[in-house]
Amino acid sequence: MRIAEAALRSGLSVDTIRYYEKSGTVPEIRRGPDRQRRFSQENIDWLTLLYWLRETGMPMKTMHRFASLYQVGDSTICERKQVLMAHAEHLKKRRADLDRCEQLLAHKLAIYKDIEG
Amino acid sequence: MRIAEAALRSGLSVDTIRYYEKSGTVPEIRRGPDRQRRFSQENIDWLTLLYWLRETGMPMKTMHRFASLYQVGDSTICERKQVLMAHAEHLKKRRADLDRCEQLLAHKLAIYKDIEG
DNA sequence: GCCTTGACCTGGAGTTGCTCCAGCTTGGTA
DNA sequence: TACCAAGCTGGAGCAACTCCAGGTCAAGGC
Repeated sequence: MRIAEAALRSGLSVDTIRYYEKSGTVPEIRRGPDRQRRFSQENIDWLTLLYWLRETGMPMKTMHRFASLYQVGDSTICERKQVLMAHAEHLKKRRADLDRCEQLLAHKLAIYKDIEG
Repeated sequence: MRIAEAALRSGLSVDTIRYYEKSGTVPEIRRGPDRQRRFSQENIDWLTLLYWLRETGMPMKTMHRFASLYQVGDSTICERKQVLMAHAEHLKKRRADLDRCEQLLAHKLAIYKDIEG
């Protein structure tokens, strides 16, 4: 699979995929005889995970660390688990933020209603 | 009130407050005879709103537009309402993203459990 | 056989939204 | 009067993309 399809499937843009590869956040993307990238299903799964981690606020540094651990092998599973669990905690915080903002918006909108009469 | 306290109350950093003022995203912050900023309660409310809008992903451009509308006066309330309602919609999308990511994390963590035995 | 087209490549500049820093002013305390 | 904390400005630095110029390569049309 080529980069255009990889982008469609993972949710990332073509440029972002190249950027992630360059910065070492994606393990081993093979190249064809034409020097162009060929994505395996494993690559797509990885990129998709990165997409969601990034979308929900994980910093590049952490993603990079996670990728390094992945490349070492099974001996790092415990550490990787900790990274993901920490991110799950982070999601809770984000959800609370959304709740808080939603309340604030409802409050503001109610005020506007009063002014308009 | 001075900038340090304004930062504490709004959630923004001192630098970010200055940055927002410079880029025209905060209406009229008064200055004392020492040329230092003095924040009114209205300022704090505004900065707090900005904090939550930004925290939940509203781009600077939109916040800036919202600020411009605010400075025109009550005649723009309808438009401002639309900005906030659009953002409320955006919050729903974010919540769906969090759900999706949470599922993915749960799935990955389950796989790790299997590997570890 | 040559030309065009389209997908991909690289290196590097540009953008957004902060964040940090040097060097200066000012008001309050010892 | 000397010093210190808190604030000021302009500008550099940074994260995470995003866009662009200029080039390669394979396939299809004439």
